[in-house]
Amino acid sequence: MPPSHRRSDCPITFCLELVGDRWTMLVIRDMVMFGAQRFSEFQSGTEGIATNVLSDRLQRLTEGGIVVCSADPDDGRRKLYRLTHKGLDLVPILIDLARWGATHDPHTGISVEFKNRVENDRDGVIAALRAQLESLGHG
Amino acid sequence: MPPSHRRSDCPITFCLELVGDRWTMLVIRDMVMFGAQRFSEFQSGTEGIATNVLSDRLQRLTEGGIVVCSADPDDGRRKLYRLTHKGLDLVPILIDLARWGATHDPHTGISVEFKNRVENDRDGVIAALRAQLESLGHG
DNA sequence: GATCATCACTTGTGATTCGCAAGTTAACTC
DNA sequence: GAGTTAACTTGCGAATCACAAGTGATGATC
Repeated sequence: MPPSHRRSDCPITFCLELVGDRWTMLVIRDMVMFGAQRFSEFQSGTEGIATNVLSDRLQRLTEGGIVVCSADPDDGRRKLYRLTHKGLDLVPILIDLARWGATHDPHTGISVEFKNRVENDRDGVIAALRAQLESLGHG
Repeated sequence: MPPSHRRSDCPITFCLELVGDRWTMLVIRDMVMFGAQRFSEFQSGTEGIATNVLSDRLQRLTEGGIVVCSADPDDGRRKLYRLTHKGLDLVPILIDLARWGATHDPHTGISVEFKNRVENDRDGVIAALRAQLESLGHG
């Protein structure tokens, strides 16, 4: 995801300048849906992001205030990446992406249960994910 | 937005493979928010998309069933691009992007009125935009 | 009805970014 | 202290991008 200059003052553009590429939202998905916090956990995701791209995205997300990076107290080699409040506010977008995909992809890998939960109780799903993530990381 | 092969069966990935780049959602924004239907209307948007990229995105959206292209009965040179039902289902995502941007961009260009409407009556805003677009185009 | 303008592209070119593989550095394990 | 693991960084060819210029069909003007 290329240059960081502002293209307009549109709020949609503002958002897309941070997360509007083919990888960034998948990194956030791994955090939100699978609890990923470490470099290697993002790397081993099903889509297989390249390490240089992952490194770039994590740095961008950090600079953009969506993620915070901290040292793992248990292992000095590790870093932990966690969502800020700003990052947690992206969860609704993530849920809507999932909802759209589940609706329009004939071969979706999503479970019927989760799809129904998202359809019937969107706000509840979002709140539950937020609560779960906030219990781990701090904003 | 590069290759069209499937990277996984994740519904989020499925969605991002169609709209997950820095331009596609802006094209859809121009349709939803500003009623754009013609090539030149997308081109003259504030961000200034290149014609080759715009051409590519419109083709992709058409192939993906998000947009339909038809000849303008009033002018044989023109083509009209309109959202399908599948495309209209992206409106919630667009609204959430706008909401996030309006919340987290200190210099957002969005009006306070619209921001409040989106905050307080998200579903109403979505329904109104859908209704307005459905009155023009057919799904 | 010949000329000019408009519309929706297409083509060419150089710069940027991507994907893949390999290397680096610091910190844990044994 | 030798080997392993984690988080990167570097190099490189391929793909994509932005920018500028052209193309061909249609419509408007004189």
